Amino acid sequence: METYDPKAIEAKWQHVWEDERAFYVDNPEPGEQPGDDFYMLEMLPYPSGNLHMGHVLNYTLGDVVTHFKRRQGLKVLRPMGWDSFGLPAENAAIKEGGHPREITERNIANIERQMRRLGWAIDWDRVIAAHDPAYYRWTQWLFLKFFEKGLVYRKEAPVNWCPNDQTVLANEQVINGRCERCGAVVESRKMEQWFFRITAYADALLKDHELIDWPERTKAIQRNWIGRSEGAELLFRIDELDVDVPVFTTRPDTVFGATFFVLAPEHPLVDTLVERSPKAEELRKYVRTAMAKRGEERAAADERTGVFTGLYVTNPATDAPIPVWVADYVLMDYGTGAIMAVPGHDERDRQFAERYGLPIREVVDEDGALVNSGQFTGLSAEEAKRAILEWLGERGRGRPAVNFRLRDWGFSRQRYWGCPIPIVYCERCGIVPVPEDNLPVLLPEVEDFRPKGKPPLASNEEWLHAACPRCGGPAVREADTMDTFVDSSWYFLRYVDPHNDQAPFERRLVDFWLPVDQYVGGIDHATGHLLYSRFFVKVLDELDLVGFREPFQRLFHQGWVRQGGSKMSKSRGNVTAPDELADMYGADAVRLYILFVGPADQAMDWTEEGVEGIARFLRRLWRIVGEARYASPDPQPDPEPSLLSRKAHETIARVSDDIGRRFVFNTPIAAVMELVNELGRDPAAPGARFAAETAVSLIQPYAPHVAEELWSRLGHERLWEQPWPVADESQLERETFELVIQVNGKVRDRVEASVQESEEDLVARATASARVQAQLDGREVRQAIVVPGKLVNLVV
RNA sequence: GCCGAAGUGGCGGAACUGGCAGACGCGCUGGACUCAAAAUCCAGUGGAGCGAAAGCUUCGUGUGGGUUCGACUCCCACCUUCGGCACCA
Repeated sequence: METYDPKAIEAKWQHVWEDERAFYVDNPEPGEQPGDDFYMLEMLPYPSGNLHMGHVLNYTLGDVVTHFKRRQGLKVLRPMGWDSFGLPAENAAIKEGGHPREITERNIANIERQMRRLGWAIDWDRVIAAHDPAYYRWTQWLFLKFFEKGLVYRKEAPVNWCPNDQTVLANEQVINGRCERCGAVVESRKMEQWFFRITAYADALLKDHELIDWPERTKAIQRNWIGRSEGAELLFRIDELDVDVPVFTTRPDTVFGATFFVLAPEHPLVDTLVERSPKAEELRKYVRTAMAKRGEERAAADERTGVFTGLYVTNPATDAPIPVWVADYVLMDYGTGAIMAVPGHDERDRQFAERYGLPIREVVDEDGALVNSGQFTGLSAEEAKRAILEWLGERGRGRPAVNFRLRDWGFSRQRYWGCPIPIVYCERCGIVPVPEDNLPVLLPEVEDFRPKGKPPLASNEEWLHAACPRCGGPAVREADTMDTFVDSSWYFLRYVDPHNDQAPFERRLVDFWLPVDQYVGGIDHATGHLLYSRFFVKVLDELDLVGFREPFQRLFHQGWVRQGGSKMSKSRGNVTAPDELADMYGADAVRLYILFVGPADQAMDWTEEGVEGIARFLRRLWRIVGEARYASPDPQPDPEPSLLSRKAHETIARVSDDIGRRFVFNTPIAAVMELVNELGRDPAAPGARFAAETAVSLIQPYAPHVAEELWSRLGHERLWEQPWPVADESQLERETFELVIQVNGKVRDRVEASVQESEEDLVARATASARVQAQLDGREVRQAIVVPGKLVNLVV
């Protein structure tokens, strides 16, 4: 038998699969009912030019599931696409020259070649790319639908501004508060930005967690991010101005302890207060300084600062006047931008009160009972929350309220390489959406896409000026582009109908394939992509474009792959590209190893010794399966149960359960190794051929090339279409088992016992054991615990 | 501070519903093959102690308690590491 040559075998079968379109899947015929379909999806890659090990883990895992489900008879959709808009290509173009489109398309070609080298079962007819006008046309179309529904709006919001480069920076371009490129201190500047009204779905996003099978930690991260808190909105009156100022609090029980009142510097009332204040100059200065700071700077300040306005509000519980301060520890974008300060029971308020000599009043004692709280004194804090709120409600001074930490999603990017926003600004009509018929608004081919004080598209005069679709008058286009997370918030819907030029997708096809049955991707997207996509689907559901509320039924996060074992770092500068590794060890070895090294959802280390071990296993498999074939040329499996056939059936059961139910991918490889080890002890033993075929069949989802080659050498065809093997229950049953004998819970002996034996027999055998007798040492057995088929525990 | 996850040999890990701790692999040790090396194959490999040997004893899953005939697994407290949120009122 010739030696195992992974490179040749892998090229051979990749051609066969492509020629036979083995892993392309047809859309359902009209009327075809869902049920035997499976949508396997991994997060689409940003085409950076090279695959890294994280991709290899992600897509190999998806590949194993794809093969497994296909061979279980399901119709599996497993597409691939490119998240191809975004900063890196644009930055590379600025740095190295060239155009982001050229760079992106070159990268896509390269990464696709690397993907093909690893032999993943992908339907390449369904490829989509975010930067393709045929795709972003529908991103724009969806934007218009959201706009019509009032779920997209424009408001002034702070951006990161580099005063030196005269440009807006993305968050990831701000390093420790400084511009990544020039090092200048980044400022907060207000600009008009587009927002998705995701906060309108805050409750739905929380509640619908119960509909989906996601890791608890991911749901927890989203819960944290959404940050729902229940409390009350209370009204504090400023008589002089004849206004009621609402505050949000989670502690209405402490309202009797509110001894002062604080407004955020951005609070709309502050301007009026400044005019009235005897300390107008000081206030104005304070507000200006506070507003120039970025959020992190304000949070990082050592000392709480603020200025007294000279005005008073009325505490609705005590009716006492309390002073109004402006302080930057109160944030405008949480709650109402105003707080009742309770220094007795809030650490921040206490620090502030101590610094400025404000009164501190205790209203809840150590036992959690109210004190100094009028008729509520004596109640527990919990009781008081309800009672005080009810009382204030009757007086028109309060009501229950819920607050969220979640903010609306600002998606304007002052960048070139993104999806244009289909909006024009008309001198007469204002903000006008581009009509659907005029989509796509094409991203123009500009020469200079450097941001310089205004978004790059704003410099393209020819493109910028357009006729107003409504009145025909002069108008300018929106020059910001969309955040790339908009592109990826609906891509999973486009895969079902990627060439449709009449609609983003056909509802019938979405109904058939969606929701995604299994989604795989990094947990780093928990508060981004995974939240945005859920929001999008909820809106699309309400628009009747889809008929479900959650896009991803089951979710799995692959762990981080660290690469830097000692050998590797010395000899090859720490990182070897996956396609190089495939050339060195074979794609099958790389695929197997990345799943063998540990549980797929935990961090793992790639080591060269490890992949060498797997390559060794594959050579062993090759040799032993070859030996078994020569020893047992008859392709019919041996009819009689044997040690090997039992082991094979056990392995089928373990692997199927691990992949199918437990969703673990390392232990099935160990199980197949055990089978191969057993076979290797005597490749001519009865059942050897069946064991060999089983090992090959079970390893196919992981190592499809070598499995296919061995399968054909075993005289069969098209392993990728073979039904997944099913364990024969009768061969899993045992007539005898190893009875574990414990004395006081410690193992003292093991004897062969029959499954027929009664509990009394087993106890008798246990007691009869010489080793047990030595342990008993004449003591009396008080109790015997029998676990049938497993053990006897004698208690003395 | 709040929320979440995880701590098992020299290393990666296995042990799923409480029932033989360390599967499988790496590494290491010894042997075979070889002029030699690589590759390959065979055997051994948690610690300590006893034994000439077969083998036996004992300790052992972050720490301390608890529940149980029996705990890596369940409960309580704590320690450490990692991740998320964080002037969030």
